Amino acid sequence: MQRTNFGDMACSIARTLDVVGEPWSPLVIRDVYVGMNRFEQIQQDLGISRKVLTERLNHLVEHGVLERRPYDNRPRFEYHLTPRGLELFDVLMVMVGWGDKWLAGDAGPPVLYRHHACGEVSRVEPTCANCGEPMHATDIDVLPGPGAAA
Amino acid sequence: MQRTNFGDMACSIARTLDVVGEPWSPLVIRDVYVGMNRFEQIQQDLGISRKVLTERLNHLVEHGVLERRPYDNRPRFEYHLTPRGLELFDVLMVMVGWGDKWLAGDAGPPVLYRHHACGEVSRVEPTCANCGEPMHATDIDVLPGPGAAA
DNA sequence: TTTCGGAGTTCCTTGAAGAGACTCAGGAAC
DNA sequence: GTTCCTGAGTCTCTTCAAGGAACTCCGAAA
Repeated sequence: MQRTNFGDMACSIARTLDVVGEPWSPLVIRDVYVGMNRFEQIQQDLGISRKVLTERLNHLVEHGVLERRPYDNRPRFEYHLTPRGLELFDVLMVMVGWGDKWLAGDAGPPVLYRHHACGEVSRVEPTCANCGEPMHATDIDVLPGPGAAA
Repeated sequence: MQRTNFGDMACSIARTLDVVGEPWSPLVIRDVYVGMNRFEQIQQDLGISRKVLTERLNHLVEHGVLERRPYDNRPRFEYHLTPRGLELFDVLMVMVGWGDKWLAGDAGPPVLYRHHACGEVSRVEPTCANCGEPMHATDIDVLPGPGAAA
């Protein structure tokens, strides 16, 4: 974990990084998304230190990204994405698009997304919520918002 | 920096994290995007250690996200986003959408995006590149792709 | 010839990540 | 009833990255 507290910055990127910017956190979310809901599963899949996994899971639960559900009379728990966590996975889907395009190499993408609405394997295109046209980094101006720092 | 090498995993999230997953990297990209192109500017804006900033800038240049341009006869350099880096900012734009929604609080979003095409302040909606309908985490199935691990 | 300012580099301290052993609770086996 | 097993953590120790601050280097201006 970085020592600097990103959560206090007047920047939604920094604040989001405060929640999922620590090493392993996005991969934990990925694992939970694809159905690896238990401590042992995630630990073995990622090869992450048990101590760090405990810290990450607690942090993500505290920030409302994951929820902890008992699944047995014994003290056993599963982790599941909350609505907030599922929306965070949208960020990871765009990240996958970038990685697929620039880092996949000759082998091609490791995973594919099939879109329910059209049934086709596809990828995410960022569009404008207002007009529906593509909305990339080169298509916008950045303005100060109401929550801007003094 | 995490000791574990994410770049070797068969996962576009992990590979992307290998490029921009280290602490500060996304904020460096944000600063460069909004026109803070010089070492001193970024260092003062973020309050980042000079040593770490040097490491991050070198890493991002190595991975083709930033390019280094001389701007004087003296050994002075500016950093600019490459096309690859600009596409990476798309990921940050989606991240901003999540942070604005879940972490901005009463003050509202710190920055706003005005879309060139429609002229309105807006936000990113992830859609399917094939059919144009919304494409969120709940709208897809995940399938193994050609580059999946053995 | 000295001064200045941008862009790093070096060094030391602190603290997070990695690895692996240990604990704890409840159920199953004997 | 005692022992074993298993999932889910905790503890401890070592190593290496982040923070902070001083130092260097280089060309230009005074």
